[in-house]
Amino acid sequence: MSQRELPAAFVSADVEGPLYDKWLAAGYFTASAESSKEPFTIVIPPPNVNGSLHIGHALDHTLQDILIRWKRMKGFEALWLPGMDHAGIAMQNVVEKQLALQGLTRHDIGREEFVKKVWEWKQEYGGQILGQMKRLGDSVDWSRERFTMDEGLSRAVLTIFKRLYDAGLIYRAERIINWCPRCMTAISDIEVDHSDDEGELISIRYGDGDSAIVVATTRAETMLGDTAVAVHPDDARYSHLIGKMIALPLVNRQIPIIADEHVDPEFGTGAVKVTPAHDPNDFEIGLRHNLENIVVLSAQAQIENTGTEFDGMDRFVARKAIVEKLRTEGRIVSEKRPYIHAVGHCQRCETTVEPRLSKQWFVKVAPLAKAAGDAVRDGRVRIEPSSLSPRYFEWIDNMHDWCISRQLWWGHRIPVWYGPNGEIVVTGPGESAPAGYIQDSDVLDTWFSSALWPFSTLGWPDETESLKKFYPTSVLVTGYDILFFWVARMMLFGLFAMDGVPPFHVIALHGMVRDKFGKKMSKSRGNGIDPLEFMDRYGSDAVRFTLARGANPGADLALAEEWVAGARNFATKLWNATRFAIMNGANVEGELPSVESLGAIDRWILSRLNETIVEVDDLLEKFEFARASEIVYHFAWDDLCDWYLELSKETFASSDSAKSQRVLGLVLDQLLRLLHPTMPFVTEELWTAFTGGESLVIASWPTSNPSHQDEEAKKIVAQLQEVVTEVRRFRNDQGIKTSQRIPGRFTLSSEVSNYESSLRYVLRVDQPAEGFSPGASIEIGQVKVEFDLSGTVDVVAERARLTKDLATARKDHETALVKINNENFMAKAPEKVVIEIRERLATTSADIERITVQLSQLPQA
RNA sequence: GGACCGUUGGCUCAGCGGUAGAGCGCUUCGUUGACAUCGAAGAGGUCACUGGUUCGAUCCCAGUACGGUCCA
Repeated sequence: MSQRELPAAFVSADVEGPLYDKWLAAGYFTASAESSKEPFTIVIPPPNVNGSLHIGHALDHTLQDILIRWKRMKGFEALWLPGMDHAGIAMQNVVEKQLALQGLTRHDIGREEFVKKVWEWKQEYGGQILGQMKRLGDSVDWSRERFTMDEGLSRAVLTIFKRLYDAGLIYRAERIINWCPRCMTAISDIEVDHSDDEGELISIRYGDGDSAIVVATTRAETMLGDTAVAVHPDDARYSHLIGKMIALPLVNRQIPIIADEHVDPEFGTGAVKVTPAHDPNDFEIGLRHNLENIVVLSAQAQIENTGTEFDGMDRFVARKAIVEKLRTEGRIVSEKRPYIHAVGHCQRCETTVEPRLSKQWFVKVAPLAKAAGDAVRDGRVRIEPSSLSPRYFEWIDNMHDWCISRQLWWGHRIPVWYGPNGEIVVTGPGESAPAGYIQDSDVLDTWFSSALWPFSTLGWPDETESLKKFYPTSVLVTGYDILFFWVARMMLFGLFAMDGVPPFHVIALHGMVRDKFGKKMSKSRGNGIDPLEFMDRYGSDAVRFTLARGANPGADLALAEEWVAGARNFATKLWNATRFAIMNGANVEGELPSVESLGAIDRWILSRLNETIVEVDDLLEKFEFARASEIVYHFAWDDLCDWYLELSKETFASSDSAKSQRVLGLVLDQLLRLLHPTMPFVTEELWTAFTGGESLVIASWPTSNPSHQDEEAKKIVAQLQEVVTEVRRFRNDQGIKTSQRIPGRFTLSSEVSNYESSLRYVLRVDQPAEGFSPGASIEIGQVKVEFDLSGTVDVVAERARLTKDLATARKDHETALVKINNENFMAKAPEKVVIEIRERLATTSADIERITVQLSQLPQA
């Protein structure tokens, strides 16, 4: 093992790429199912095949990589499994847009050709994000990379579909679903984003004379499909009308007035129009009252089949036209515009979603959701932070059946075949339908296949060694925004497919990355942050450290460029500290000298190192990335660089430096290990140069050493720090430059008497020469430092300094005194606290006395 | 309407029952013996409000106000 010289400056761009290549070539990231080590598994939330690395991925990946690298160093067989999602609608939209440039639609080229084009697109442009993950340093096992549409995962899809179907948990039914008229497909409830939009609320009079009834609607065009008017059964205003028929305007259809509990008598007139084919609530009413379902909107959301002049009109055009016509007929009672109400939009294209009666495939979720809820309730799966679990329960316990069919071409085709007489055959892997059967033309929701991700990627349905070794996964790390989309669905399918074994032990949720003011990033605000740009400018380590440092469990984090620059500065600090260590002979050769043989400064840094190791380990175990990062940062910059190195410089320059050189060697070695999961590149570069070791990736994680814990050393160094700070303050107040050497006399307490030369070195205070005549002094507890400023003491500054100290001491003394005089406090407070307050009282009164004397001795200005 | 979270220095956030912390920003000084991508010294918070519990509350409890997120 030998040390290597380091260049004067750290240039991240020069080292990152080569280091990652080195790690890949060495195969460090490859996990083996044959290993005897305990497994630690994370499956990556598969990014969309057409996606590129955004700041949210950077956060998500950084946290996962920290855990994986940490556990790998701790001796686990760490598997981080990468891959991508085929991204159904999103991907199909990309290729459709491409076709549109040539003036084509997918229908022009046909299904087979279209799907071929999507695959071609994937080959050529897909997977951009994979290279970006390498830049970030993701230590994923590339040999296991998977794609939701690859052969193995497709087999998993067929297998689970058939099993669910055979178990009666997949069914086909005519229901109201969310229909996107632009994507021309059904979408599930959670693929609909609701926003409060400006619309109109139109009150329309149905019928005439005594039997007239007024209903209100925001979607006037749907009235063409009304098949009833409903009122609450207890509503006295309408009791005489229940059971009567009334004429539906414009189409002149006779519809019944019915009574249904569902109607809210407080809302509007208390009477509602019922359109079972175009509203989920109305559909339910229709079922209860055997109403006819009249579909009046086409797949493109145009009016159809009404036999009116509105047929063929777009829904929004028709809305206006119908209101206009009703107005001319004198049927409009009132119009409210704008009327703000919740409107659903397609998550992928923002088109207003149309509730539409349609025949689709569904997963019957009740039994699956019960199991998924129970797994968390009984503690087999833990949600971190636990404060987010109510959100999970609320959703999973009230989950509606999941519409899984999509009228798309890109995706897993539904393995259902229809016979000539309406027979239905579901085919599993390798099975085929009887001749003449026709396959369902729809594909499955993209989340259907990603729900299988934790086990399909490990070889399921085969009982592979990998599946046995790495399932269930250890922890799932993801943003709370996809708790429902993905996490809950993995729970549903994982428990079902794996005989009740949940897909992960822990769900560790993080928040969203926001801008420096905590505002949501959005295109319209123009406040988006590109992680790749920041990596270019400040290095991957800096981006990673900034994200980790902000990552409090389940909470959003703000990000600013200046903070990334600060993290880059931290990397530079480590770089320079390591250069200093090498220059000063720090090393990792041989045994550490016995603790008893070491001075207090060395013992102190070992003690602090030990505390840091314990705390970091504990915090990472709790997914407290922010606090763990904070702890190491503080240890590295403040304790090691600002204090240990400064207080030790004198020792390193002396002939008695060997023991401290070894201590610094150990501390730096361990510190770089602690930081490696978060800042893999710079630590690797430094550690290999410093220790001559092969790689930090496979180095062992530091373990705590209780014998290094040293309260005495901590007290001594605390005293040294206080002396240094007070003298610096004095020098500052007196306008004495840091670089200027001044003579001074130290009168030290017994604890710190051995460290006078260190103090002199740090403070640039020379031994008093002949004729030393102290004109100013500072007292810190038992320690006194005197200076001969040859009568040039700035009395005004000195008086200000002492006056301030006196005020502080008096205030502290006062608060302590109040407690001591409080009988209840003395009687009930714990012994430890009482002692502490007594001590404070004593020190503050000594301070007050001392400062008062000093002030009185100051010459009059 | 339901659920949850937040309200701490200029900004973003930790802390959480015994004298308020960090990063960034700000002020002053400094080309020092690894580091100006730096160092030193500072300024700056009645911890949203009102009650309660307690010897003691930023921290626990209740309520209020304001902000945010998710679901309907």
